[in-house]
Amino acid sequence: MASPEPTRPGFQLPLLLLAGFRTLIDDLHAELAREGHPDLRPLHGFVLQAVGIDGTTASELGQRLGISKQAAGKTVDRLVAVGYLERVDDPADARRRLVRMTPRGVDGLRRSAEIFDRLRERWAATLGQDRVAAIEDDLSTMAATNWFRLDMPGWFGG
Amino acid sequence: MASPEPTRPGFQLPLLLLAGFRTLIDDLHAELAREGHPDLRPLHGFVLQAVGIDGTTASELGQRLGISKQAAGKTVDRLVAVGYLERVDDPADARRRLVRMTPRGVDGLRRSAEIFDRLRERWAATLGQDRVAAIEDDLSTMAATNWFRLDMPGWFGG
DNA sequence: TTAAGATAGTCAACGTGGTTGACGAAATAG
DNA sequence: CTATTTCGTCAACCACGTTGACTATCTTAA
Repeated sequence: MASPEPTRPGFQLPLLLLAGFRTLIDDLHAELAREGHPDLRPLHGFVLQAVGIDGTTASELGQRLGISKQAAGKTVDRLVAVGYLERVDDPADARRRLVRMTPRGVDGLRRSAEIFDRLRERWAATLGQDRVAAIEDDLSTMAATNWFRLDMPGWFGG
Repeated sequence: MASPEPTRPGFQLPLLLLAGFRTLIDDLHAELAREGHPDLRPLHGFVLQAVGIDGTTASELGQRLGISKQAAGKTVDRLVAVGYLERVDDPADARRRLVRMTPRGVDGLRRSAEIFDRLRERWAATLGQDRVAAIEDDLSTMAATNWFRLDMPGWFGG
């Protein structure tokens, strides 16, 4: 049974995974822009997710995202500038500055989650629930390690 | 049949696609480094692919990659510096400077293609040929548009 | 043929995201 | 009380992207 169907060239698979990711993210941000969040960049949603409802610190954020605390701090600066995050002093530890979402940040994150759910439904409507679930299962199997590394620009370029 | 299995939250799908992409690219470059190409960055392989065996110009490269001609020119500069590309004058048009791969560039690209094929085989060995093909088919369906846009850092950040 | 327009490449300035190294201030451990 | 660790920040740097401006060259059309 020597390759009954001619196998696709291997380089297509990463390109397709990237294209899929990009399509979802582009669709997300097109919808977010429509819903009042035109400033949110692809990276920002992930940062908000990593900050979480409870807030965090720049150092911890860096660890969660897989980047340095300095890089995390700069990213927080930008999100503060556009009104999605704020810094507050930690009364219990004068070194720390808590990073937490503003109401606008919470709104953006909530909408992102809703939109992602709708986009997944759209995929399921075209491909079928089972096929989408299969993609998720298979990718979980093959890519379990890289679950939440967000140093995209530096990693890809670098 | 109202959702027989509880549907996964939609935000996981893009994360898994990204993790799959990243896993393949990381594995590729780990192997490339072993085979004598430790300088090649994730972006570079795609640039080499876009340059092709026949070579091209910075402007055309920019169009293929979905970035400006200036950005393409700068990327070419870096690939020239590490020995993967070279520039030659076009005898037929003094404005143009042909960009083409050096033998080292050709070697890197050839090895990349081979490694990607082996990685795909590895996925197929774990998931099954049909599942890998299904992923490719489904992503082709959903993400046909974003086939070869490589302005990753600028797109994701920016 | 010459003037006008389009195209190729480069330079400069800038923004975003990443890195490392150094440092002061504050908490913690001994 | 001192030594160490940790948190945040500053500074310098690199990779990659952008837009705008400019020269040189090719092409087109009056």
